Amino acid sequence: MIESTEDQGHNNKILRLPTIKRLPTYLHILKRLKSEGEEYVSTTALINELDFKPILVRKDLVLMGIPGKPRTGYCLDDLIKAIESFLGWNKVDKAFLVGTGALGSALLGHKPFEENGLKIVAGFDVDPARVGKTIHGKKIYHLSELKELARRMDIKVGIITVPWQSAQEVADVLIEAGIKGIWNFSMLKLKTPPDVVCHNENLASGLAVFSVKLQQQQNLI
Amino acid sequence: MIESTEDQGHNNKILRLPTIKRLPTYLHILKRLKSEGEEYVSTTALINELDFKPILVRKDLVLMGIPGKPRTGYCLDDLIKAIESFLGWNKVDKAFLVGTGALGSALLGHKPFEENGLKIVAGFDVDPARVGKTIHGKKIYHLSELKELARRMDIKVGIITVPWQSAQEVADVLIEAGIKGIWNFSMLKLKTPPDVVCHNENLASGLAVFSVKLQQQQNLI
DNA sequence: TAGATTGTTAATCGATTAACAATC
DNA sequence: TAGATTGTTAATCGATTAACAATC
Repeated sequence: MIESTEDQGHNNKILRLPTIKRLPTYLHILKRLKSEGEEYVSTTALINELDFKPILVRKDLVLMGIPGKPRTGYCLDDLIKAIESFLGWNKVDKAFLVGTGALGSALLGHKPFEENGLKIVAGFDVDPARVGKTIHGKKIYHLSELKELARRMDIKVGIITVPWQSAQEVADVLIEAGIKGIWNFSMLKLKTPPDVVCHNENLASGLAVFSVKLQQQQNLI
Repeated sequence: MIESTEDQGHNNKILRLPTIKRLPTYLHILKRLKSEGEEYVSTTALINELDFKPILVRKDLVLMGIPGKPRTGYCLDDLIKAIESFLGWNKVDKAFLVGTGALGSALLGHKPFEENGLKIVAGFDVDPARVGKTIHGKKIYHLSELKELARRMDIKVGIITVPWQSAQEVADVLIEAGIKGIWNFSMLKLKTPPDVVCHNENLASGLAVFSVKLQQQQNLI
């Protein structure tokens, strides 16, 4: 037991990106099965709704740290709880969103975020035509009010949905306001201090893959 | 030269997902540099705006099939054209979008798609409150009109932004209408015939990675 | 010429897949 | 018991990184 694996259940959360990205898909199916009255689920049942290889699913589930029973599979409730806890989706993070254009507005009203531990409590913009309005039930404030509101509401997470030209500027405001995690939907790589986590989302990547697939198909005709 | 590489320029488009996902990021920076008056770009200049390793960028660019000059780098115009052509972003695909909720509305107004060869020409829904309206300048029709319109406008691409419960139903309508490529934003894995390309986008995956990063950071405090 | 950069070939790393023993 | 399923250990595969020769 030298340099042991220090695995205290599922709480060590070794970052394995491919697995983490697949977890929401599993979770979605598990919840569906539960709502259909199932109590146990096997990997073979899971992959019916999926196109992953069974062994891949099993490897992923092992990381959740809950034991499966041969012949029956995993207890649905336990597995759901384990995944939610692994992802931190059992606790709620309150977040501010900056940039209420098409994409920002969508995220303000995107139910799955709220159901999965990310509660966007307010939007921010600099456009006077938007400030003061309400989008999907969320009030829009002027960016200049962000710092004060973040402190008062103890907000630690920010979402950036502004064009790349103003993304760094917005990030600086968020950092200055004490935000510790930024989900960045702009195309700009942000400069952030080491104590601020920054995750870049890239919708264009998805379009790129889709475009190439479309082309390949068209070339076959 | 047995079993030769059959590389006719960049037109073979070997599907290398990680590279394809990085291309839009390169493209974005290249266009910026061009607008700033640059004519040539080296990988070292590119990675200033990025956090990839230089060798990774070089490997990716080699796949674009255009030669770089030692000491100067790549001709910006050539590189931009090569990437756009690789991705098929130099030609326009017209698309229909089904499901005009928060996410669907956002995509209807998402400029970057239109700038990158995916022109959403109309939206569809079954909600009478939405049919007939205009979102971001795009007319919303009833789903029952899709088939007829698709044939008339020769639409071959569909985007699904409905809840998972109705996703398969919508996919069936699209397939029936002769659509050959589906970009699926729902959580359901769609059943499609082999001649229809389907690409699944999963916003929840991004949230999952972000959530885990947030947690890891909070655990450090 | 010296030095920066490209592009190729080899080495490493990490993720997926396969094989199989353990278990109910 | 027989058979399905878990979970571990080893093998394969593919992507990233390193090393280095070629080039301007």
